[in-house]
Amino acid sequence: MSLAHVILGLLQQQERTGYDLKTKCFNDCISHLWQADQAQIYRTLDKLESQAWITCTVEIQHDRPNRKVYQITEAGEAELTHWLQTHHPLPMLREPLLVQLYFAAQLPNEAIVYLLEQELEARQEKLAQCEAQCEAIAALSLSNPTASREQKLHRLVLDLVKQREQTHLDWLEKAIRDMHTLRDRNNP
Amino acid sequence: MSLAHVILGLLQQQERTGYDLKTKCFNDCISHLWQADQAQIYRTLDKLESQAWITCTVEIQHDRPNRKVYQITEAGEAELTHWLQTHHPLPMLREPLLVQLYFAAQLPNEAIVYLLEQELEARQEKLAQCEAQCEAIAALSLSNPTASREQKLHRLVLDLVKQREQTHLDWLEKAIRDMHTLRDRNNP
DNA sequence: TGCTAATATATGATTAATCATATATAGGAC
DNA sequence: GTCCTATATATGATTAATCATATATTAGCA
Repeated sequence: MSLAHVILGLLQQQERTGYDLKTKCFNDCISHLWQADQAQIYRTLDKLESQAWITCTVEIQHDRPNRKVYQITEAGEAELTHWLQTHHPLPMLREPLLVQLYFAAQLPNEAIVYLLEQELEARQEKLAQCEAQCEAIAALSLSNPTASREQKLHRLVLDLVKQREQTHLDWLEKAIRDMHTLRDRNNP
Repeated sequence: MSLAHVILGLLQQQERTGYDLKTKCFNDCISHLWQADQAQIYRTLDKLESQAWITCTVEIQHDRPNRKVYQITEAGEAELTHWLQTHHPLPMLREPLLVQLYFAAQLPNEAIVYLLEQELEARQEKLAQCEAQCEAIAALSLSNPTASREQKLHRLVLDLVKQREQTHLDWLEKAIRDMHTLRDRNNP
């Protein structure tokens, strides 16, 4: 149940509402590490509250719908600290593209190249997003030297995200080049 | 529903039983691309059969429990060919370690290094498995030059899997080194 | 006036994946 | 004789994630 712990981490930074989490966090800072659906966020908040790891204060607003502001509890902080120090099994990657390629021998080269190019485009877009994120963090680092420990860790994390994308892109480009030298299905 | 398509791909290679899929494929060749639980395999086979993408022949065995041997149908082959040519959205990676690091500022360096080292160990083991797999495919390539198109694609896929692991390992080693130069939480 | 966008939460339905367990047969080890 | 392993399939339960929709308010625009 890692989403619960992501939310605990975010609530330890500061109190937030479900809406904040969705719009300010999961669409933003943490989005490269963990994506979460709005429905899942609200349901996870309910579960965290029922476990007493967070509490809720309703903030009445007159110009807008009321907000349910969540705060982490001591029990929640203890749980988070424990989780942060626990090793978790490596997650399984399931990439449709790799499966497609694995079974692609029956397709003509042209179709394979097309597939690789579409993937390349999607990955390039993702890397661009990721780099924008990185620069935002780098800018923060410079303007606020006191919080450097946290920011260094954030940069470390984003470094991997970026490198991972770059590895993928390099591989895709090489794969596309390789396809030109691969004898086609119909040309023995 | 990609598992269904992985199974279609495997059944196009040759007819198989659910048990074959689990023990010969998902524990072996395809395991670095897609993992599947035994229960999910059998249920997916039922679903594929009800969609008429595969058919089933019961093979009576006297020394062992009977086997249900599945074959791909023409409709199944058409579906597979279509799926193989369709671009799918990039899968979301959710790596607990990255989340942990993102929120790790409150932990002492020692705890962070321990976390990284445990991850390193797990990744090293995975890379070793992966390299064994690669060598097996390379050996096949040499002994059977006629099937080279398929084998070249398989190598291409395994190349990425290996490079991805290597990127991860390099990053982990660098991260551990970096931790020694990071001012600790309790040492301002 | 009606439409859209932003703010804010909630719930039903479904899919995908995992875990646990049940059943049945045969062969080999001790 | 009993236990374990390999072969083989099936099902119940649960979790995690996604999709679709519902509801309610205010502000701004055409």
